[in-house]
Amino acid sequence: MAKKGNTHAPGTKERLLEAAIDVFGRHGFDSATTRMIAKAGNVNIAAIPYYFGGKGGLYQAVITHIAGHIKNEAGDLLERIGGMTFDQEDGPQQARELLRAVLERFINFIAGSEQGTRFARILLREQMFPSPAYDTLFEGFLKPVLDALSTLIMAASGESDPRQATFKAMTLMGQVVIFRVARETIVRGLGLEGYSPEELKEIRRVVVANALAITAPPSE
Amino acid sequence: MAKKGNTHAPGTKERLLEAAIDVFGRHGFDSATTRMIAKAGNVNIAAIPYYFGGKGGLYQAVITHIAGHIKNEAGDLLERIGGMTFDQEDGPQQARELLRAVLERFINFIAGSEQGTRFARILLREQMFPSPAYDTLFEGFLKPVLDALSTLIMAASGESDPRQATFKAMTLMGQVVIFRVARETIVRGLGLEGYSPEELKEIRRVVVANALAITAPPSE
DNA sequence: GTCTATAGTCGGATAGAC
DNA sequence: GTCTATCCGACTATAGAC
Repeated sequence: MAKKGNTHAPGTKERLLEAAIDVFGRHGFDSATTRMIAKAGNVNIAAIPYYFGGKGGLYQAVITHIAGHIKNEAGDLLERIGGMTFDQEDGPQQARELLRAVLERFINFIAGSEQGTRFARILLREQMFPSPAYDTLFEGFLKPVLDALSTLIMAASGESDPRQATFKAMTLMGQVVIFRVARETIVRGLGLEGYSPEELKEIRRVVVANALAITAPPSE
Repeated sequence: MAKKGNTHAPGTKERLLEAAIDVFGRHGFDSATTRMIAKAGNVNIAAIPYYFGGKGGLYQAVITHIAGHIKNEAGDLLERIGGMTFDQEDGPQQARELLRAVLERFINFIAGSEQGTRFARILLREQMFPSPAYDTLFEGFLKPVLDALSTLIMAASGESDPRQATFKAMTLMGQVVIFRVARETIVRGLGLEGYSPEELKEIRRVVVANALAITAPPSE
């Protein structure tokens, strides 16, 4: 590595992108102003049209960045799941183990990491109010994740209808996502200060236990 | 009923409120403009400062309206749950039945009604990005709903830790809410046109089945 | 109560110096 | 590449006619 490693000081373009992830996530595309973003990234406003062609181009760059990053992080696991057949005797058990792994990773990312929190704000906005950039996210990883979860659910529970499996997969996603969406309500309802490592552990435990209960094979 | 019933033609103030629910929900407080709202409600812009003191007052009125409406719809059920002890032999069974009722109502409202959809957009924004108006929602019904669900879960499953019950309650909320938040992803993933009555029925079935699996009492 | 006109502020983008 | 200055459009709110 002659060039710098992961922690190189970000140049103007990188600082803009980082700032944009934060500001677009907090305010949404329309309310976010190029002035806010420029200030947050400590760059001149004119750098936005210069590097990204304008506010819209910067947003698209943010989406591409997020999709690329997540594919990078989770792509291997998703491909592994897609390539499995679960046709051995311990297939259901394998599927349940993978389900646990996926859910725990997902919870840690979305509720337990700063970067996941920032990404989630953008992703949730695109879920609720899709922009033209939504396609990038759907094809890039929303669809793959949904398919992988459905596969695991079918393998674990014996459910054979892919449509039912997809609905079940969504309920699993929902159980994770709610801890990001309704963070304020949870925190306030329980009198917390935020999610401590202990609370994160409890969340993982509850969600995984639920997932196992939900995918219990029909008693034969 | 000397006065008009439920379907009276709305006056300027009512039309503004209805339009505001829609526009604030779709765009958020900052991005929503008084011009949009006035146009959507077919009233003059100046009516907003006149009737509500300004954009902020109109938003607060929207929040109060939503909180009042939901309390009106669900208050009786919540109070009934709060007043029950579930100490008879069939307490767990009672709790499970109520859980089913609450979840089905909630799903129909949030995923199956136009009004619920409009309300949900505002509510979800307040969940993710609480404004000063969030307090009204939290005290008005978020806390009561969370408490009621926790009560039902404890009664149904034998869980005795209120904190665990609250986490479980959130996972139930999440399973419902995801069908609103990620509607686009679900619809696109399954190649649907939207939620038909049949799909709504499937959603209710899956979520209720999950809830029963999750609250199954420990095998004694 | 409802309207028009307008004041005053802030938005994104650009031109052009350096 | 980075800056300042500026254009022009859109915003909320108000004043005042009717």
